[in-house]
Amino acid sequence: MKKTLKARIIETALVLFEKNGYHGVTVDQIVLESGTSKGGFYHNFKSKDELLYHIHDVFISYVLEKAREAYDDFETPVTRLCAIIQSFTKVFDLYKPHITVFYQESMYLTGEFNQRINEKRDDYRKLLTQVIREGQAQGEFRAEVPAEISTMAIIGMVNWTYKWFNKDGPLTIESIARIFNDLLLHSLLTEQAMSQKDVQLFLIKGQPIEK
Amino acid sequence: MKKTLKARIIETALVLFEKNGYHGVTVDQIVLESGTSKGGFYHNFKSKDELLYHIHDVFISYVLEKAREAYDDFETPVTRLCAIIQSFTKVFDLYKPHITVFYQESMYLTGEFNQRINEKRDDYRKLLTQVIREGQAQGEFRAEVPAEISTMAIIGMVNWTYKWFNKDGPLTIESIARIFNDLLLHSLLTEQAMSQKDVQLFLIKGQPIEK
DNA sequence: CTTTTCAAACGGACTAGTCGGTCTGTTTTA
DNA sequence: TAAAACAGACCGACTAGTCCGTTTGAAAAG
Repeated sequence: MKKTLKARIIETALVLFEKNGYHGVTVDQIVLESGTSKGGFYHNFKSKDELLYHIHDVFISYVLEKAREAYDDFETPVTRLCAIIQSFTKVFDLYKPHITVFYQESMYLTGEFNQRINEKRDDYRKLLTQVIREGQAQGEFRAEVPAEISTMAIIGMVNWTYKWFNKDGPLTIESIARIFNDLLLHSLLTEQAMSQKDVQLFLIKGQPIEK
Repeated sequence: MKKTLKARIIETALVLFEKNGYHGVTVDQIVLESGTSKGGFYHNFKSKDELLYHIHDVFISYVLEKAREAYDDFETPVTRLCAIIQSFTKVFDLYKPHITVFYQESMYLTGEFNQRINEKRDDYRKLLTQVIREGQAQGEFRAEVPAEISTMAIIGMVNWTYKWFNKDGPLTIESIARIFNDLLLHSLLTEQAMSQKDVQLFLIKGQPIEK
């Protein structure tokens, strides 16, 4: 199937937005670089805003779905957490420009668009908090740390990756995901949970990071 | 001493930028809300860019200085790390609008301005990496975790606070700083270092978070 | 102490350029 | 052959920055 103009516009806009920011890119630039015209653009999007919304939605819908899958595919809090972190981190290979736009430009989403994105963002956060709460209730996660703060600490650590991750850098995204899991398990788990066998699989010790 | 117009402009701009983004605020708005005029504005700043630079510089210079003080005031990697985290986190009470602008709008800094800010940002990152490296060399920090990734994980976790911290929320910034330190020490330290007495002071266990 | 002076600080109308969006005409496709 | 897809000239609104006039305040002169 041939690549549609709409897809081409989104791709071009993504690269430009990532580099120059939403307000640093004009519709004329997008039109020029994707080899179309104002007519072509406004036939596919009713405004520049809608294009921004579309980019947001593709990304947040994808990661939210992946997180729910991870939750459903596993049964213990530890494995669920690790699966969610892994699925999220891996998205950087695929959607880094989306993510950059998502965290840099979301404030410029207006009205309806803004609302819809915020709902999904909240759903994601709540799911993560739930996993941590369940882990605390079962005694796997340390109870002295507030679940909401842990949640935001995790989200912060992982999300920040968009500021520095480089595909051609020394580490693959899979290695980074493993390191994140290792750090998180050490910080969140109780001592007895740390010594369990199925947890060991997620730690670095003994299986050093190669690339 | 009476508050200068320049200070009033910066204060007003900060609040507006935080809420609406750099491009969501016009010079006319800033001028109106700070009770001055175009003449007054352009007498104090040679461009809107320079105002943005100024906001960036005030913040990054302050935290960089605080981090260096923290490094000099302490002697072991653990205490240095905790002091740096604490000093940074506490800045949110004072400079939250600056920080928001710093991480949302830095891409719109141009040329010379951009370069000067980036240098200080790098200095900060390097200082943190150095502390971790020294900790690893002395056996306090786990060596199997790459120091650069730990650095970015810490920066991410702490910086992300600007997205969710609320002065009127359930936790003070000091409590959040303590939680961050607890999480980080658990994730970075070796088992034997964790059991040392001076480390215990930074942990939550036994001294529950109150507010 | 009063007056003069002059530069810095500030007010505000105006402008030149930019950019999102429209409109009409043409081509492609089913 | 009609409707969908696209081209591109055009427009109106908006905004960073300018320009010139006015005020202020402090130092110098009388």
